[in-house]
Amino acid sequence: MKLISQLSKETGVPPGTIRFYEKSGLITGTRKAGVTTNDYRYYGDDVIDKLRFIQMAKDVGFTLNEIKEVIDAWYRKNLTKKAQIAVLNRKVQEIDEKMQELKAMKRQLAICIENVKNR
Amino acid sequence: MKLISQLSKETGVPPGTIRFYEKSGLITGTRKAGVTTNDYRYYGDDVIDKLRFIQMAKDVGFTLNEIKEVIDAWYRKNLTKKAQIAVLNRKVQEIDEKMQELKAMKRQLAICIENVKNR
DNA sequence: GTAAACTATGAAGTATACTGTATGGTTCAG
DNA sequence: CTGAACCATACAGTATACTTCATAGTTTAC
Repeated sequence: MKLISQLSKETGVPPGTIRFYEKSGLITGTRKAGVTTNDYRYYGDDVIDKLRFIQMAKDVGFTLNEIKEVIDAWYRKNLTKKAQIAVLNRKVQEIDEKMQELKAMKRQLAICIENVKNR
Repeated sequence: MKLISQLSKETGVPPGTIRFYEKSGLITGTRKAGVTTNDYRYYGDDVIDKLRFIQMAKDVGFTLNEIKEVIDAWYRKNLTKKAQIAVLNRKVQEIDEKMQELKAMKRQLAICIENVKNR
């Protein structure tokens, strides 16, 4: 279990952003049981996984709300098994759509590069 | 050559957004030669291509600035041949990176779906 | 035991990408 | 020739995703 600065170092996500994600309900830190002198949060390895997932998802154009849906389904936030699978399958489909768009863009750029070369 | 509402219908991009893109330098409409009574812009098929490209690029997480770089290289905005190809190749590389991220996300979700099923 | 480093909260500020509103001129159908 | 539909600009407002303060308490190294 790590404190926020350690988590930040290991993931490259700034502390302010980590706090913002926590306030947004994407990740959760726990207070150490019995400690009453401070409000320090401790983060486990699951949070590292989540942050890495968030980074990737953001980079391919998912919003934090969309990412939250996945994380909630992943960590079964009061959803039926059926509903969880439905959410996750829908995201896989969206990923496939984005993959198609990337392929289309790549084709266009390849043509464009050829055009520039043969000028 | 189409007016803005026609272009909007054919692409699904709202007129306000088209104007915003034009002001941002992503697309260009032309005034009809000789017409002095109005400021109506006319758009050719290249603008339709650009708008479709913008839509795809936005959906996979490119910013308008990043998209503008591609469009400027595409339509040779005072860049040398070498510089154009450099920009376009870099974008292809970024596309490949995003593809890798999509694959990684898909793998994770597949594992996640299996976990939910076997509960 | 104190200064530096770390933690927290709350609120304000910033960048991006629109979206809406106000205003006013233009075109076109009947 | 007039009213509805369309075009333009300028500027204000909104949503998302942070980022930066200001403030204050806590921990740790010396």
